Amino acid sequence: MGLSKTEEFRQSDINVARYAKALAHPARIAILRILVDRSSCICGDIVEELPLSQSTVSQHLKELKEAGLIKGEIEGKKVCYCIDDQAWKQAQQLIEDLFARYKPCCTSCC
Amino acid sequence: MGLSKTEEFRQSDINVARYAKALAHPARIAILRILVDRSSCICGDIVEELPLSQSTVSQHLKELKEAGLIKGEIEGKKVCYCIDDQAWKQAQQLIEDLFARYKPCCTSCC
DNA sequence: ATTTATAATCGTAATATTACGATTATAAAT
DNA sequence: ATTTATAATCGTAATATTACGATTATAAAT
Repeated sequence: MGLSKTEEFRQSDINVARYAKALAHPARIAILRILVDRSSCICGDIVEELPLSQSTVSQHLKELKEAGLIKGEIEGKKVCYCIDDQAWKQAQQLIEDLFARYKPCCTSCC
Repeated sequence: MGLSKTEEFRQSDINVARYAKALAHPARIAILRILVDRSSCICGDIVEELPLSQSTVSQHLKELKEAGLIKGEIEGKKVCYCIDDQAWKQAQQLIEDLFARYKPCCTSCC
């Protein structure tokens, strides 16, 4: 990837891109939907709902955790995951702001 | 990447992920912001606003075009880009629906 | 103390992404 | 007809992502 060049962009663009990247895989969207619907969920149940191996799911969970969108709590030998309220709202705000900024103008493209 | 496994997920999850992937780089967010603000823009002007080479910008434009979010119109030897109304709204809807489905519950995580 | 269940991590393979310089195709200008 | 400007494409290098089996660490159950 040559060099990442990430530092040369606006901080807010970097943040939007970072959250979007966390959403950039169907498995992660599926995981988030599960957590949104159930409000919390044991890791094992997530694994069972996805057509992926335990290790792969674990990897996706890790990425979501690193993006901040979810958090996990150890409960005995199980781990319970849920949405992280703060980051969720921040991501929502940032992404919705981008989309909302667009006003389709009367004259068509170009 | 082993096998892509994409076909085993919900179509709507695949679509959300596809749009999110298009947004998953600061350069592409910057490009979209430029187009949103100006309603249309010559390719060359976009290149000048980004800290990337012409070929790299062209590549990012191609990805946005492939995701459907933008379209380009040839105008003489220049190319004018703009937001694609339809896809923009679809992406907005899909992503906002995901975020909106979350209702922070009284009891904290897990 | 040993076994079992759970989920993270490691190692690895296949593929995708990012970035750029060089080249190419096209249209406009000379 | 030749030159110039514009933007796409090609080729390539460096790195990231996705996926999985195997292993590991931990806690609970026996």
